[in-house]
Amino acid sequence: MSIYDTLNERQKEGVFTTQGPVLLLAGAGSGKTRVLTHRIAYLIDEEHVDPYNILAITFTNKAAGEMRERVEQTVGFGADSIWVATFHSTCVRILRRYADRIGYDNNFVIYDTDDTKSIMKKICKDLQIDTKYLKERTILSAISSCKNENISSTEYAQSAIGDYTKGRISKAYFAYENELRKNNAMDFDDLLVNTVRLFKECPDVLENYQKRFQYIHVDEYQDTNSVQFEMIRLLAAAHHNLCVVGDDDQSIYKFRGANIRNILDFEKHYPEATVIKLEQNYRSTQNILSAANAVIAHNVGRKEKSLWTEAGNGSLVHYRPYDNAYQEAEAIADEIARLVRKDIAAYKECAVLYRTNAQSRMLEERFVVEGIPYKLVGGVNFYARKEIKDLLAYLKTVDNGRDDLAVRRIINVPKRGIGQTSISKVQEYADERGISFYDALCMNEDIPGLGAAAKKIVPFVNMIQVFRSKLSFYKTSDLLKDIIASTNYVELLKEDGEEDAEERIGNIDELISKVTAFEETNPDATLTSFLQEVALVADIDGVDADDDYVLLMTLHAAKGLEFDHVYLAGLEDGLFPSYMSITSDDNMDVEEERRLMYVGMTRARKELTLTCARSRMIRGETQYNDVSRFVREIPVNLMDNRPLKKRGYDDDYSSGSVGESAASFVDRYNEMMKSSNSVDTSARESGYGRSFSSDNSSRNMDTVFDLKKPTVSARRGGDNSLKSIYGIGSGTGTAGGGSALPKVSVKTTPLGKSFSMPGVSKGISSAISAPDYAEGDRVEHVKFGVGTVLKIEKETKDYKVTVSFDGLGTKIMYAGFAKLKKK
DNA sequence: TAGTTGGGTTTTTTT
DNA sequence: AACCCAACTA
Repeated sequence: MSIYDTLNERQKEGVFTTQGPVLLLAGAGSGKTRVLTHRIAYLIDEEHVDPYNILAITFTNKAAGEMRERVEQTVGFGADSIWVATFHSTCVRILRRYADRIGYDNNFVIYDTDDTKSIMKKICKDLQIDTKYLKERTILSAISSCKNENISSTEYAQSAIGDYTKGRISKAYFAYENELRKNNAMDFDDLLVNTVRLFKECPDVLENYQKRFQYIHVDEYQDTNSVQFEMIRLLAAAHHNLCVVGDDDQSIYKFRGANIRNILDFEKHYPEATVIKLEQNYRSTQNILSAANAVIAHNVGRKEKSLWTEAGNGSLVHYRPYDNAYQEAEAIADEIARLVRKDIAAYKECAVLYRTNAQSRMLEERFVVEGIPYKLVGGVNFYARKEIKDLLAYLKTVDNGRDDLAVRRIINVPKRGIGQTSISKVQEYADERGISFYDALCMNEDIPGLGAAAKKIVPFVNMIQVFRSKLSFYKTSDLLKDIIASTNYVELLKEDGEEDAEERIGNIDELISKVTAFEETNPDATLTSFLQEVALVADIDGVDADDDYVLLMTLHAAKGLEFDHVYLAGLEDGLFPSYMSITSDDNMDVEEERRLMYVGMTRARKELTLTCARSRMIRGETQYNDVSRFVREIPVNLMDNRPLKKRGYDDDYSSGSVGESAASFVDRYNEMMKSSNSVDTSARESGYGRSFSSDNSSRNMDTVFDLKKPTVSARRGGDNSLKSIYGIGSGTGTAGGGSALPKVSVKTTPLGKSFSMPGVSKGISSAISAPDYAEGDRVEHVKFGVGTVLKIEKETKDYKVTVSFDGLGTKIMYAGFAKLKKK
């Protein structure tokens, strides 16, 4: 009996096909990690491949660690000489050795998103780019796209001729590259680009690695970008022993440059490739799989596959609509508390997944209130927090004064009375002489116009020098503690009396622990190696499977994980799929969101619960959204509760259903208020609650008007007292008076209606108005272009407009929805 | 120079 | 709502 007997036939094929290119199309939960680890074990144990000749690239450090651990369990020894790492850390390792061959110093620094943003901010200032018109982020993402497609600043400049905006971006691109060069720095994209460049410019280096990496494995291949593709192509060119594993249905990183064509066209790139499909799922129940299959089937151009399982049908997918985000959070928290109380599940078997990080707040609040242990994955990356970045900047400055960004960050932290004016003078001086900011600081006496500020710089420079002199006998943890003590960092934090001081101090303690832990696992740890390690950690990397808490994270962060009980929260059109994807001209954008939905659903082993909220506060405004189209794509027989009716405004809403359209809600609400003599809250509460209550939703939807349950965010905010929420006693009048009647304001979006509640948000206006165009007018549509209005018909909820679009034919649409512009 | 305040902005996801 | 920035004040 060998370890390979437990594999199914397809999996075995993946393990035993060791020669040549292999594409392993591995559906969610089909045991791809098992195949990879067994394959590596097979190579070592049966084919006697030297572990040193094996490369395995994963997506996160966590995945790399797990892979290593599992390989170690499977093969007796030698596992530690296998190269298991992420793309980025692989590149760092290579560049640390050879960066000098392409004009960098081998101890280059890595700039994170924050760093690049402040660089860009400075560049925009220098180039007098109006950041109102062209945002730093826009420029940076343009540059990032270029790098991901291997377009140099010079090449970009060519394509920018005659285009003003592109011209500005091009200028910024040059300046940005210059600045990074000057600081001996690389951004995340550079790590990949420069590795490819190194391989192309230095054939001896490439050959070296080609010889070393005889067997290459790439996990999550669907999320590789063009540069990564190129890097792998180069490495595998000599022997073609390339095994890529992925699932085109789980490609969710387009925004980061991932190119789904890499996996879809693998057989074109490698015509001799063996393609193996893993479709048997070992994770979820059949109902969950069928639901997920049904959703993903709405995408076009995918590699046809359908997951199946030998496990039973299991429970139906639970669909739970709520009236607002507060109730949604409360219900999820309650349910998890119940599961644990009844011993049905442990906390760590539950996870709540959502589209945007902002959604975590309300969930967190409820979890705190109910005393449920939870762990938030993501949000602000630990290493991106201010206090951590400050301390790391000190470490970097001590390590290597060439990182101007780090030095500038801490020159006045804590306050030393060195202001913007002095900093600019020092910078000017440094720029003139082509020296680093830190070196300029050291020459403070020679800098013209500094005056009294020079005296303030001296203690800072001295402190850094003292730290450096201690390096010979200090461990990094000693240095860190010394920095904290010498700068009085913690005391000053406390004195500031900021609300989150305690949390920040906790983070500092955690940083000390992390340094100490690093020193324990790496006996030859240095300050430099610690800083390198830290630059590439992802949030998910910190999750430890042994601790018992509920995990809260974005759908993106959940990829590769699985839980018995999964809650997908915020399933509303406009939130998920996102507004941006819905309004995009490119259908592929919604498809990417659908893949994200598929990823989320297939995280669940036993129970999958889909929740949505009818109203939700987004960026300070209460929005009302329809149920996500993805929920509607699930066959109703697979759910224990169905979203009512179809989306749109011609619904039969008389049932007062949860699935009622937003427009009908507005009408009915205003109708109700008209017939009501007073705006007394109980009347509102009952009116709303009753008309909306639905027999099949587990909770009533009355919170907007429920005095006992104000929304959490409302409680936190500035003037969101209960009084102002309900408009009581604030001068607007509490009784009678038609003019004081609250009305619901409607904002028409391409999505449908989003409207705000008086008191909850601002805005008072009337419901839907007639379109500003008439029959025969020429109008323009965002997507369909220009056309002629053939007919306008008034309907109960909206105006139905028939338009003949030039070259596209006739379309019937609703005025509120279509947002037609008169030409 | 430092702290405060008011105004404007916010693409959703991240190595 | 939360964040960032410019302008203003001490």
